[in-house]
Amino acid sequence: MLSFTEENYLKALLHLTIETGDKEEAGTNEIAAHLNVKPATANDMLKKLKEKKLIDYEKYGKSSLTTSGRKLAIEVVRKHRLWETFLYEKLEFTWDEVHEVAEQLEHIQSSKLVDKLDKFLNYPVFDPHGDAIPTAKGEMKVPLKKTLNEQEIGRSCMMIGVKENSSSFLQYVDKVGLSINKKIKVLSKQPYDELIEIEVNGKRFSVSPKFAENILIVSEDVEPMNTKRKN
Amino acid sequence: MLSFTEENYLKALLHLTIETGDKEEAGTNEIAAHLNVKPATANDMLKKLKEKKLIDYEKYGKSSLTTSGRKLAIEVVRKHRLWETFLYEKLEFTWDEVHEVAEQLEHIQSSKLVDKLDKFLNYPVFDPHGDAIPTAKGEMKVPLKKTLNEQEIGRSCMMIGVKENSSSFLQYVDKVGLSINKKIKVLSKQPYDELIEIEVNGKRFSVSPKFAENILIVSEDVEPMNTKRKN
DNA sequence: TACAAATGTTAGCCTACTCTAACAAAATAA
DNA sequence: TTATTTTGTTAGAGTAGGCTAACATTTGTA
Repeated sequence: MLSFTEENYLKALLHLTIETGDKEEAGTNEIAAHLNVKPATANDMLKKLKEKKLIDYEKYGKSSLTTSGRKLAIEVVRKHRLWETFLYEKLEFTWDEVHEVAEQLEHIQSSKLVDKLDKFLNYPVFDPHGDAIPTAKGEMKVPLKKTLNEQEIGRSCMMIGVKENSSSFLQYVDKVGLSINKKIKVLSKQPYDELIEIEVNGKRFSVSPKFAENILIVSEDVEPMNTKRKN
Repeated sequence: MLSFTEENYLKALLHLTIETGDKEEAGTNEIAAHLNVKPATANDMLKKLKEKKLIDYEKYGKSSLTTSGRKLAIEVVRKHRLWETFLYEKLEFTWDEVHEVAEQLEHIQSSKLVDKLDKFLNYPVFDPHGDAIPTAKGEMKVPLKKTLNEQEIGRSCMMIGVKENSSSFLQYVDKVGLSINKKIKVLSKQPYDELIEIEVNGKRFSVSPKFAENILIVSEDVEPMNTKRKN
């Protein structure tokens, strides 16, 4: 059983490498900065995690997750993003409020809880920030995130989040029947005023470029994250 | 901001005094036993909590919650019971599984979360064990818990829990339209076979004494817990 | 290539929470 | 009312996680 702190180090390493950094390993200072602790502190923990075979680390070298370390880190990320989705979809938190609370909730230990929550939320694929939620098996899609105005004409996509939080915008989103994980088809763009015609739930709407810029979407062409690593 | 440990000590003191113990104060050994720590450990923490003015404690004396300590303890209990209700009602945990997970969830810090959760659950009054959930203001009803077969004829009550978990029983409960926080009226009892006629959702059913024994109810005559204390 | 800057490590110390062992006070029973 | 048991306290030590200050190694550049 890992402590909250240990889980946070694994998660940091995941974020700094495969997930956002797109590289294999991270340095001690980098990890320390990400967790808001001093390098000396991180150094101690890295030695401890190496001892537990959760990371690969050599003195004066960079650190990377082992297979078992990565598995645990992905589980924490899964919990984090499921909780964010819960807070957003069920408890009406705004997307900028969910992270802080999910930072706490992600450490609750109960595999039954995670699976039940996943089911309750109807197995969501993206969280309110548009980040992919790993499955129970630890698989995680890397979405090609873009905004609705960047989507090509004639293609379908899925709404995964918003970039604005004003109530007027949110009410508009609601009015056209849009919400997270909803499918959108881009039908056409008016050359004259750049209005975008979309189809949601079988209904057609015209939206402005300003509106479309604030809708985060993902195209269907996604690839599994795990294939990016070898070991 | 209190640590998990400090919160647990306050909660223990609440349980051992006003709530279940129905007395004003608890001894060091008693508190230590309740928290599965050694008396020496509890002693240190009691001194620390006294320092923070959360408990009244004198060397070789008993301990009790101050007004502010009690307020914090009740807040923790509120969170615990709301989470239990969530797990039971929304995630389909059984009533004997909820406690362990709620022990972790009760320490999540976010007043917004608690209030939103309360609203999401439609302001429940009792948790799946039939224990009262304190309100946001810290008020807590002390119910007169009994089983359905103990309820007088002609009177109404509210289901607050069950005493059995077999699927056949639970399916039966479901079939008559019963669930937690549902109102039940006891219409009559057959002298011959002791069958109890009840009304739920405007529909009438006859249930056996065996069934009724396993339904926890609360009569309407409840009194606020806080009136039990002076300071 | 040599040296300065950046990066990483070690040693020593701190706080929170836990323990055991020894001791002190209070409560109870003879 | 004294002796014994129960209850509570203190001292000293350990683990986890954090810090600063000093030192070591690598990296990058003049």
